[in-house]
Amino acid sequence: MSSIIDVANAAGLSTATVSRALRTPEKVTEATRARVMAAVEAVDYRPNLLARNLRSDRSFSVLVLVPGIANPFFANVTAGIESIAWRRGYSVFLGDTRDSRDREAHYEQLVETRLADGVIQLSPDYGFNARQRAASYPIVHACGCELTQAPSVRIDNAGAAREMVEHLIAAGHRRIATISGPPANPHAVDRMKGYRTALDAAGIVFDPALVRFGDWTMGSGHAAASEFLALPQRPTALFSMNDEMAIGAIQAATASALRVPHDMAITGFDDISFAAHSTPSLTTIAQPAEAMGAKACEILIDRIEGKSADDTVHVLPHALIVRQSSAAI
Amino acid sequence: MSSIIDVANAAGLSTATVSRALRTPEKVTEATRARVMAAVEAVDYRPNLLARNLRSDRSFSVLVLVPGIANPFFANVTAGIESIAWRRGYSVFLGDTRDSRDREAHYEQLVETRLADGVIQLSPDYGFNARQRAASYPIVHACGCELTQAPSVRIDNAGAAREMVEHLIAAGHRRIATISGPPANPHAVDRMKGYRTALDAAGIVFDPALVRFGDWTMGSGHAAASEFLALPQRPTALFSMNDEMAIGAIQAATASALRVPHDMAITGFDDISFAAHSTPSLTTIAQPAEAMGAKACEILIDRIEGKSADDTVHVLPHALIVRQSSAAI
DNA sequence: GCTGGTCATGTAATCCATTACATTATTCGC
DNA sequence: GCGAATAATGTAATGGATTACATGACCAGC
Repeated sequence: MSSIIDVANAAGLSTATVSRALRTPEKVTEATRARVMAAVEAVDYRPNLLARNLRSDRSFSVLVLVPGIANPFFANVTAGIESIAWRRGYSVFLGDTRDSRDREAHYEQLVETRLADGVIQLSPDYGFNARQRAASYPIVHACGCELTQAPSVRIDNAGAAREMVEHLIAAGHRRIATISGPPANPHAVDRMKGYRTALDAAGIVFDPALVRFGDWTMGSGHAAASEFLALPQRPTALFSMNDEMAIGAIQAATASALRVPHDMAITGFDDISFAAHSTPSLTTIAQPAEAMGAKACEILIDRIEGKSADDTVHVLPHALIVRQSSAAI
Repeated sequence: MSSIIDVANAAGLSTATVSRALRTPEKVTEATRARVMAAVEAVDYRPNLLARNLRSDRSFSVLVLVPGIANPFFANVTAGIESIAWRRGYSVFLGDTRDSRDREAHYEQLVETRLADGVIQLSPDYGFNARQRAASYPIVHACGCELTQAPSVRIDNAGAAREMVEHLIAAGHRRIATISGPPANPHAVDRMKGYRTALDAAGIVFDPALVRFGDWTMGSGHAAASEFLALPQRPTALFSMNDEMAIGAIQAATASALRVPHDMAITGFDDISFAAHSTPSLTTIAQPAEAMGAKACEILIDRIEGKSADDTVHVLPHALIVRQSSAAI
């Protein structure tokens, strides 16, 4: 309610001096500072940040574009973003795009209308219009794919997928199915590449019948796994490209009275918290979700503040986490 | 970059007319509107919302205070909030409090400094200082407990817990343990009430040895369940006050070679998406998480806009979802 | 004691969109 | 065809904080 003018009046000073006392105390006498502080208390002053931001043409907030906040992986990345934003004095706008271009475009208005200083994009970008957008305001990708331009953060999806499949091959598997994400999804594309690389390296012929495309949900994993179970020659291992679909697959296998991993090994990707506690616990690839969000946020804020124009692709380390669902056959 | 002045110049009109053409088109000639639109295109104008908001002393954004966005239940509530905010033209600030009073207080500055118009609180409030806060700015609780004042949204936690325990009793259980949340947590308190009510009604003596307090995480559920399994006289059923701890408990039971539900029934609370896909699938209480968030957001925005001063406690319906983990013994 | 410099503070412009009030143009009634 | 009413547009104040520039106080040096 009360403005800087009220403080100035209460302190018998000008608004300029009050502003200086609050924002650049070293430019003001010790005595003045004390008078201002007392006046601030007296009139219960809170600066109107809309006014400050208008003047400085900065909003000290960042927009997070997330395909779905209900997805635990993205929620973790978002948590990492929030922790850095908090530390550096920024607020976080949550832009849940629900995979809609329309919503995404709408949310970008927040930056164009000055309500946000930059964007962290969690959807992997195909790269087609990224250049154009990068020009108009700071944007950092937190969950990039191989085609995502800098500045961005990602893991080596292809390499991680390859490791996982090599792990299964090392355990003696030859018929290794995969549940991919949507065919055009960049993460799915990268991981598929790793899957095939590992097969090739082991001299295993790629079999399209052992590939199904899900939509990252447990339900789609369940459905895909059911189809594999119905094959005349069942795969002995199943590489799911995320943990949710793997959990759905475990459920399907268990429902068919198969034992995981003895009858079929099942592995996931992401290492969401549920992976460690599923029954059986899930072998998966740990992505440093929070660190990815945090790193992306650091890069974004550095850019916003002109501290550094980091223009590299940060590839953070992943880790193969072997648990019960892939124990050796 | 370009401001309303640039548009005015390009169109040969005053800024007032441009503003009217854009915000209250009916006050302006068809021809003028067209000229303005053309000029807007020509100079690539985007209104500076900081300026608009300063003038109107409104920010068209709401702050969501969430104890932890990585928790799927809260993520779902948040998704519900976001969908309504979006529909009504508001943005959502994500305030992850990590259960810290300090962080919460800091985030409340967003409202006091005019960057947000109101708050949706997901932590259940004990009610002690809610009155005071309610006076200074609009605040709505989305996940209330029995003590939470209006305006708020909640389910009947005690009633739901009672139903769940009655369900277990009906299945023949008499030794029913519970994994509570932290002792002082309002949801845990309410649900504990329901647990005891059901026991009382069935003439089962409450046994403190059958109560453990977790912190809502799967790990704590695992630990609590392990302790129950070590009891000389093992409980035959286990009511966990959220799904995560129930999933941890299932894991612990399975690891001890117990079969769920045959050797021990285990039930949860919340019906997060993983409940339907755990192995065995989890009997739980479905909370309308998205609807709770959505309702709270509607109430908040109505208050902000002065449309209605809904000052009631909305108790949304829950549902007992019986799945495999509690099949009759 | 005067000049020049430093420091603290004040005055007023600024950021940009909105809107009360003023002005001009148009239309209607008779 | 003229005054009144209405519609369209313009002028300038407004919101609140920041900051360039101006002013005044004070001190050092000579």
